[in-house]
Amino acid sequence: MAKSAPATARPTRRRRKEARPQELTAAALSLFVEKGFAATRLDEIAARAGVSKGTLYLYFDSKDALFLAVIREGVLPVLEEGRKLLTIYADDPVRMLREYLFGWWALFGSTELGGIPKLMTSEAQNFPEVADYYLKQVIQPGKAMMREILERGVAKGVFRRVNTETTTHILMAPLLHLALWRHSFAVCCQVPDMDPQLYLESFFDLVLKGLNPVPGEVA
Amino acid sequence: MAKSAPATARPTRRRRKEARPQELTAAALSLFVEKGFAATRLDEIAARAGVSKGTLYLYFDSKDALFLAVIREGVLPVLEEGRKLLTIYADDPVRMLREYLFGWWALFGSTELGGIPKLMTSEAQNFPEVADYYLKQVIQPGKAMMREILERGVAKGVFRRVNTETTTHILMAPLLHLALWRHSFAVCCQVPDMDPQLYLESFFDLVLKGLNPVPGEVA
DNA sequence: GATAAATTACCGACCAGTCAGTAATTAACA
DNA sequence: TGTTAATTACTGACTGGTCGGTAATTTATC
Repeated sequence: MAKSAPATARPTRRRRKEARPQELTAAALSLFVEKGFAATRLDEIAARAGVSKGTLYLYFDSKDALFLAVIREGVLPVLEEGRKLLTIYADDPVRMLREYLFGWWALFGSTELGGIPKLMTSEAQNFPEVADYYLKQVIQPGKAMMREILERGVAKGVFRRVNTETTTHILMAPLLHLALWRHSFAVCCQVPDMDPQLYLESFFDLVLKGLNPVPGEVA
Repeated sequence: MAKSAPATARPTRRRRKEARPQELTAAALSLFVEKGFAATRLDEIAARAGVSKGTLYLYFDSKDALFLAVIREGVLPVLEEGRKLLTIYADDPVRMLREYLFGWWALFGSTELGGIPKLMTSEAQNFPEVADYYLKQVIQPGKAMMREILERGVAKGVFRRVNTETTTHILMAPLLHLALWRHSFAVCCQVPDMDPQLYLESFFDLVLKGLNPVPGEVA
């Protein structure tokens, strides 16, 4: 029985019921993002999580259920974090907008979770119920927060009046684009270089000037 | 020669060697965009093109080869069109930028080809050589054109000085976002409504003001 | 030893790719 | 202009491998 087992490492199989689901969804997320849902094998996911395929079925009923769990788990903590943000700089819409955009990148886009937009975009049509969940729990609240920020800015006279419905989308687009880019072309082709901080600063700079209601004044 | 309309459904099989590849790549594009590459069955593609799977293999060596052909065919005509655009308003960067952004949407984003960004983003990591082709043939030329426009605008004093490297990306993001949106959430969830023209106008408006070098003057 | 956690061996559906055969078209000959 | 032979576009049943899912078994822990 003392096959392999090189003294140092303990490859003995451990029973850790509590940690498994987390580890499995984390492994699944990274593989789904990397290869897509359909092209990802359950054996791979299990292997990356350090268990066998059978174990996976102790915690999830099916591949589809695993997908749902991946999205749910990946999104819930960010939702919490997001809600807090809105209250902090309530009297400074410019600062609020900056915190929102940079915070999105720092807490979501740049992390492991930054692959979710790619995954969700790719699979929305194949999983309409998950897409619906994501839309209602993530996108719409996010848009509502952005709209709130814009309206406060307009009310305080620091932003000019814009179409909030379209502008909320437009302001999220460059962030999403950065996240998508990092999980597609940036990985496979050696793209010159794309510094996120520089990108975000350029973007925020453009937006602030674009929203400036008093053209003589610089934000 | 008396072919055309098969009165009351003549399911007689026709031989149309010349039209097949086109029809097959068109069917493949729509299905790849809809369901993803891995989840699309060759039988489905063949059926949508009105032929059998065997016929597909008369024109394409493999599923992978079909994918390459889909991207290649989908992109080539737009490349042509794109090159022309640059020369027309050479002395009016604002107009040039407007034509570029609105033209992209009219000639590419809003058409059948508008699904390619979603497809290419999803599959870039699975098809690095196709991604490389797309990057070099489409993205980089597109960025170069955008940079050219920005630099001319700066030179003429109608745009303020910006970081062109990041700004080219930033200015394409809302267009790409719109195209991705239309092929993901817009299809499966009944999203309120998102008028492309309104979206584009809002976006262009924001950008123009954001690039304005003379804050007193309105573009 | 009892129980739960994890693994391994296995199944059956599915699907990319093949190929022997069929139907449409053209050429050959009258 | 028929009739037939040769060619070629096209078909669909088949297959070998793959993979989601399950059942039997082994291993850990108390």
